[in-house]
Parts: sequence; structure tokens; C-alpha cells
Amino acid sequence: MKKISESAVRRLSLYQRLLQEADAAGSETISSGELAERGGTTSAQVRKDLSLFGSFGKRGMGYSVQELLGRIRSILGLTRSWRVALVGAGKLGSALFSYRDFEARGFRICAVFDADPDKVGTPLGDLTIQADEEMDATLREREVEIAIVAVPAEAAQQVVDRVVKAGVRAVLNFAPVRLRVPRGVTLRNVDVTLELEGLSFALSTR
Amino acid sequence: MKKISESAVRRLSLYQRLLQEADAAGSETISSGELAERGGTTSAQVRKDLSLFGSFGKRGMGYSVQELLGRIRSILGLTRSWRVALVGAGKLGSALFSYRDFEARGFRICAVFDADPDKVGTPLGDLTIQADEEMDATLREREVEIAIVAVPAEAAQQVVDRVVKAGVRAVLNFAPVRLRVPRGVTLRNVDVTLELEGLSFALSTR
DNA sequence: CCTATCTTGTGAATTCATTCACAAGCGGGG
DNA sequence: CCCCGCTTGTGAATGAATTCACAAGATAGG
Repeated sequence: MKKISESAVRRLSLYQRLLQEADAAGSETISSGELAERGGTTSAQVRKDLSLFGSFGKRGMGYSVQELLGRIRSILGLTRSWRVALVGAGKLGSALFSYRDFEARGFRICAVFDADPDKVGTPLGDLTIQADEEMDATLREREVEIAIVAVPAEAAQQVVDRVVKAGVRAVLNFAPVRLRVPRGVTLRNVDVTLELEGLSFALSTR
Repeated sequence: MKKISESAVRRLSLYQRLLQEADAAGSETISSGELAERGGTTSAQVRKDLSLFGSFGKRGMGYSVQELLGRIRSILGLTRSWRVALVGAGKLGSALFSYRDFEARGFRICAVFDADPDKVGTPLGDLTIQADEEMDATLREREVEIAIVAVPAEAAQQVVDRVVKAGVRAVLNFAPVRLRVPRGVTLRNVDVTLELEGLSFALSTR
């Protein structure tokens, strides 16, 4: 299988969302041009992206919204649900926890950890905040596949080492540090400060 | 001036952080190789990135940490502070509000808005949550330059239209939608669901 | 059945980004 | 003062991503 670039995956994810919207709006079919228009890209880009995985359209007609949605969901691995652990139950962690959209999209948070002894034992939704020490056992027991790291920068590397040791192979990191993960573990970063600095740069250069 | 790619700006922002760490650790100088090592890139990449803006190093010696830090901060526009408005004071908005790191990095939140009448008037830090109707006047009055949009997807386009009309030229959007902004306005998106879906894809393909 | 009109899928061309590779500087040690 | 080891800065080469452009398939209407 050829290599799929991260930006292509991002766009697929976006198309998926656009298709859901089109579906909700009652559209039966959609063309690469319409998808491009709504997604802020070009029709050639849309077709090229899709062609990496097969040919799903009908010439002259476009794509069946329902079918393409199913195909993309299947490509992205969204036809099943994923078990997610949240590490760090501070302000950001709590906000992420109560973001219902994750659940709706198949990402089920099934464990929450925090290093603060005062927080350990506190209920959060239908879960209870657990101590970091319980991480290894709980992650294995609940077969957690994805970890969301929402701890201070200083603690993040240690946390990621732990979750990786417990078998987690995908990490979404919110701490403003460059984490090291072994080969075979996928890491994505959400770095808000870095985005703000990008805006600062854009505002400064003109 | 040549065009600077978004990824180059991201890396500059990263170098800046690495330099701050090196500075805190007492390093006087640093080589492109060390920066690359810590930033997960290559020394050639580091030098190329920096060469877009000038030549800041000494051959044989590397870069003065202090000086390079200053140069990059100046390039990124971080030698001044920016006035930021937060739109949406829900869980995520509140979490972002109390993230002290923004303040420390020169992004000062100086206005908070929410559409919920129950929240309007509530104090948040040393600010008071204001109604959306007051946005235009307040943004202009306080000369807000950056808006952080942390509202539900349905409301985001309307919010961004408003803040743009009030003179804001940079937007950081957390809502899972593709927003339209006029030419001259810079938009960055933080889309957590999309990142999770990227992890799902990675886990699925092996 | 034939034509006019759309829109896909995809090689080829182009643009953009990264990596290579090396001449040119710089400083320290003898 | 001169050589040696190190590291920068940058053209050239390579590699990756995007855009172009068009043959081929599909439908609708007459």
C-alpha cells in the first residue's frame, strides 16, 4: 500500500464531515467540485485524495453521498468505536471530557487519570478519576487504544512513556512539548500557543 | 519578501521554545544539529528555515542562544503583546481563559463574550462576560487583534463574521467547521475530532 | 440511437518542500 | 601564525504534493 500523507488524511476527515452535512441536508449525490468548494480545496485535489483508495464515483454524476460517506468512514477506521483514556483532569482535561462530540464520533473515554491526590476518587461523568499508579493496570484491563495527554509540559513525557508501556499506540498530546514516542506509536499534537504564534507572525508581516 | 510556508512558521515557533529551554538550562550557544535533535527535525532544515530571514550563526560555533531567541521572537512578532478576545465561555472557553501560559507569551485576553444570557455579567478573572451584541463596540474600543472562537459549530461562522467586521484580522477557531474569512484575515483551526480521526486511521492501517 | 453535457479518474507537468553536499568562516591549540 | 576540526549558509538535487488537462464513462433529452 502506498504512503498516505498526513494532509491527505486530514482532508479525508474533512470530507467525511462535509458528507455528513450534505447527508443531513438530504443530498443524494455530490460532485468533487461541490466537496472542494465546501472544504476549501480544489476538485482535482478531492479526486486525487479519493483515488488513493479506489474509485467511488460515477462519471457525469458525482458520488453517492451515502456510499462515499461509508467508504471514507471505513478508510478512516470509524466504523468501530475506540477506547480512549484521558490523562490529566485539569481545566482542559475536564473540558475535553465533557465534549460530547467525541462519544458521538466513536471515541469513548473509558478511563481518567490525574496525579493530584485531591482529585483521585472524584467522580467524573460515570467514571472515577484514578491515580497515575493505576494507569498501567487499568489501560491494559480496559484495552485502551488511544491516550489523550492533557497534563503540564513537565509531566507529559513521563505520561506518554507510561501509556506506551501499557500498550497504547496512539497519543493525542495537548502539552506544549515535543514528545518522543517509539516507532509504531502514532503521535499528534495540539499546540494552541504555537497556533497563536502563527497568527502573531501573520499579523506582523505586512 | 519571499513566501514563508506555514510549516516553516510552525518550526520557528518550536525553535523559539527550544531556545527558551536551552536558555533556562544555561546554554550560551547551540548548533543547528542540537536544535534539530530536540525539535525532531534535521540540521539542514533548521539552517534553511533560519536562512529565510538572515544569517544568525557563527560558522564553527553555532548560534548564540540569546541572540537567536531574540531574532526569532522578533520575526514571529512576539516582542510585543497582543490583545485577544475570547468568544464562547463554555467549558473549553473557560479552560482556555485560565491557561496562564497565553498571558506569559504575550497574548492577553481582554474581552470575553457569550451568547448565553445567564452567563452575561458573570465575572471571569478580572473581566466580565459580555453579550454578543456588545462585540462590535468592545472589540473596536479595546483594539482587539486576535479572536479565539470557542462556540458550537453552528454559531461559529456568524461569530467570525462579526469579529471580522469589528476589525479583527486573526482568528483561532476551535469549532469543527470550515470557516470562511475574507482575504486579509488569517484563520487557524484547532480541530480535535479531526486529530482523533487521524489517530484512528493510523491504528486501522496495519 | 445519437448527441450534448457532465464529471470522474489519472498520467504528466508543475510547484513547493526537504535533503544533500560542500565551500567558506571561525576559533582553539600548538 | 598556521593548521585542524567544527558548523554555517546555500546552490543543486531530490522528493513530495498539488494542479493541469484530457480521454473515457455516464446520463438525459430528443
